[in-house]
Amino acid sequence: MTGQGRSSVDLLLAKSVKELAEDRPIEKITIKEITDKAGVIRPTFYNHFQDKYELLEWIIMTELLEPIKPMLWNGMATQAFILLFSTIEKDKRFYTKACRLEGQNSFESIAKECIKNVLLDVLTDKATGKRGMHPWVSPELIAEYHAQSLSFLVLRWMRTGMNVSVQEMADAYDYMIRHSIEDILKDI
Amino acid sequence: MTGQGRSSVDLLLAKSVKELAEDRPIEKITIKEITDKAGVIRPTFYNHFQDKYELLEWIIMTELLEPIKPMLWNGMATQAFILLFSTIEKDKRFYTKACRLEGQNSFESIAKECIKNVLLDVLTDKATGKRGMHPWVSPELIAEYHAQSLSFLVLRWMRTGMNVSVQEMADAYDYMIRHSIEDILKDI
DNA sequence: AGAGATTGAATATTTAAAAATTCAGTCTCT
DNA sequence: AGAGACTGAATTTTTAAATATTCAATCTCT
Repeated sequence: MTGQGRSSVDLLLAKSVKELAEDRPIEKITIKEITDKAGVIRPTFYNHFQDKYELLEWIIMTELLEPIKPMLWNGMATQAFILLFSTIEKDKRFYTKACRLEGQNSFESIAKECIKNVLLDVLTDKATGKRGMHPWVSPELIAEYHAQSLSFLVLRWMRTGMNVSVQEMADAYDYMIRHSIEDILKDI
Repeated sequence: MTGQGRSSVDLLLAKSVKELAEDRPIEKITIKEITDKAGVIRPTFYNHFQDKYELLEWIIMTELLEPIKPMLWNGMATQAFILLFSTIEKDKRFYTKACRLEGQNSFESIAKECIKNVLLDVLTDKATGKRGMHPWVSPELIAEYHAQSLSFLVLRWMRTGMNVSVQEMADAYDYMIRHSIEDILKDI
């Protein structure tokens, strides 16, 4: 057998769950199936992740968010989101199914949490010492609000089959987060 | 028949559920309790509403949203939201409890749906024939997005005990819906 | 619109089956 | 030899199915 690097198991497990998720709902996928497909036994799974949802979190963090973090930091947010949407589009078959996961550990809540943490990281890192506009507009609120906004648009995109181009998504996102409902009603 | 006082029963039922909700979770309140408190019998409830959740919807629509609809229409969105937040604050005891309702018919999803419908009404009413922007930025998307944003901030306010003033809420809302994460990261 | 009686749909409870998880021990690589 | 990663049997925890119970919804009549 192989005997390669250490994170190769992470990748194998991620690959397995992504392939399995294309066929049936993530709720119904067991750890056993994931490890069987990955060619390891069940307990090995637990050396790497607590449960299915932590694996999902790992995928979102590693494949989608960590690559865009430096871009956000460097003020290239628009390019960051274009890269994010592109990466999702490359895995369209997986994400259009995965987004259906509902309940306590819904795909939406996992994604929202991951986005929030990344934004909070970047914000607090940049804002050491500085204040916030209104007393109630804390970094936490900003991170949660924009995690909410972004995940809303991305999840809507996924749920409707991702039939809109990456550029259109980026334009729509840019438009939505910059216009109040007051602006829009006046523009009409 | 009479054709008269339907709405007085509506108000009685609304008053009952609001009082009951101050003591215990809405999930646990039975129709029987609501009607007992209102001084009518159970079947009467079903002459007015399909279930508890439609009653809640009625409260949100009648007490919170219908009053601000004309203000939105007339381009006074900021004043509309101040009125909305004020009305909620007057019923603080109810809303800080009601917002806990989770699950299929969560308070959040009912509120979101109501807000979406109101915004969609105003938008489509004003925009007959017009529109361009991006192909994907439809009135539905705008209504859903802003229902999402508004309900996020309001629900957060309710869940944290509504310890922030109406004016601060209005300022925070105005700030959030007008600034992209890119703007915020650059401003820091 | 309101009261009583009947029907039907959720809800809770129990039990059985199938996973998930733990843990002591094994293997591999340095 | 020692650290890190993997195995497989035994235990615990979840999940699922079937039954019993409660409550919601409808119908008829006033």
